[in-house]
Amino acid sequence: MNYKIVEEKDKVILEGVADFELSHIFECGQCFRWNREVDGSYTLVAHKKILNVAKEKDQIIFNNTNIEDFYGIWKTYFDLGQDYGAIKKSLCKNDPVMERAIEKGYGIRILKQDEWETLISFIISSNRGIPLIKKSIEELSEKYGRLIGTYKGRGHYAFPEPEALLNRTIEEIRLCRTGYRAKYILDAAAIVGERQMNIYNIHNLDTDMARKELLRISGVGPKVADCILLFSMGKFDAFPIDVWVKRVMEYFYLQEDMPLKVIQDYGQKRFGEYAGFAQQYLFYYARELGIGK
DNA sequence: TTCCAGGAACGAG
DNA sequence: CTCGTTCCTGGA
Repeated sequence: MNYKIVEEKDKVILEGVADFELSHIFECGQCFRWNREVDGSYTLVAHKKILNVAKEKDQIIFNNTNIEDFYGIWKTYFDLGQDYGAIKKSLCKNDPVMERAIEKGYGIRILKQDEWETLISFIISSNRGIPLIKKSIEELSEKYGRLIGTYKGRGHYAFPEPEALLNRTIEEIRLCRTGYRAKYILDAAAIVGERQMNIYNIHNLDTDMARKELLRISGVGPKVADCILLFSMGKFDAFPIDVWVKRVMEYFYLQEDMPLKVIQDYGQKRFGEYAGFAQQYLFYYARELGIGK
């Protein structure tokens, strides 16, 4: 919360930011448009901009940007107004499992991503692992997104606008290795692109109403809806349950073979308004431990 | 060659 | 409502 901002040419440096670790932020399953560079920094494309982020000691260095974009985009994107210390303290109360989970993923932050991009990304994510999801999104962007610039010798493309996908065929979309999800992508592009639904207004609804609205879209089920709510709409009480979260919840809090609904109700009740943060720490912890492998 | 991981749709009960 | 099956891709 209390950090110092230093402006330099093409970069913004933050000093003294707590609870911020790049590998935790990008490798906890919330975001797919990043690449880890050989120097350990991360280059990402978000909100039509290319950003490189590095961490050195207690400095976070935003490269290829400026102070206007820091205030206009990245401060919100990285959830820098949120007091993660307070959230952690609340989640750890009477919960040794969460304490250990947070020890592993102490630097996680929930990114505020674009709603449309998050919708399509998580439709693509269903029934697949992270490397494949990244590849499909990258190919969709290269084919149908605008070239926004080059960085470190590589061209980077914005995520395609709904209108850019609107008149494509299922076969074209399938070339981006989306499989049977191609139809869902086109349906979603029609719903959003033709303004049958204003996805940028959904965050004004309460979490349950917003979820109901998202579930109208074909290819969006409970898990994908909760990912969109949490990773693009600031609904921090959403609790997306994928296989990893299912396993870690059953292992530490419940027992094997629990129906999803039971885990959902338990998580919502136990973690309350911070369920989304709990989900992120648990997801990261489950993968670190390799539970169920 | 076969097997497996991973969410939602869909039909049956 | 819950349950079981099917849909794809790529890596082991």
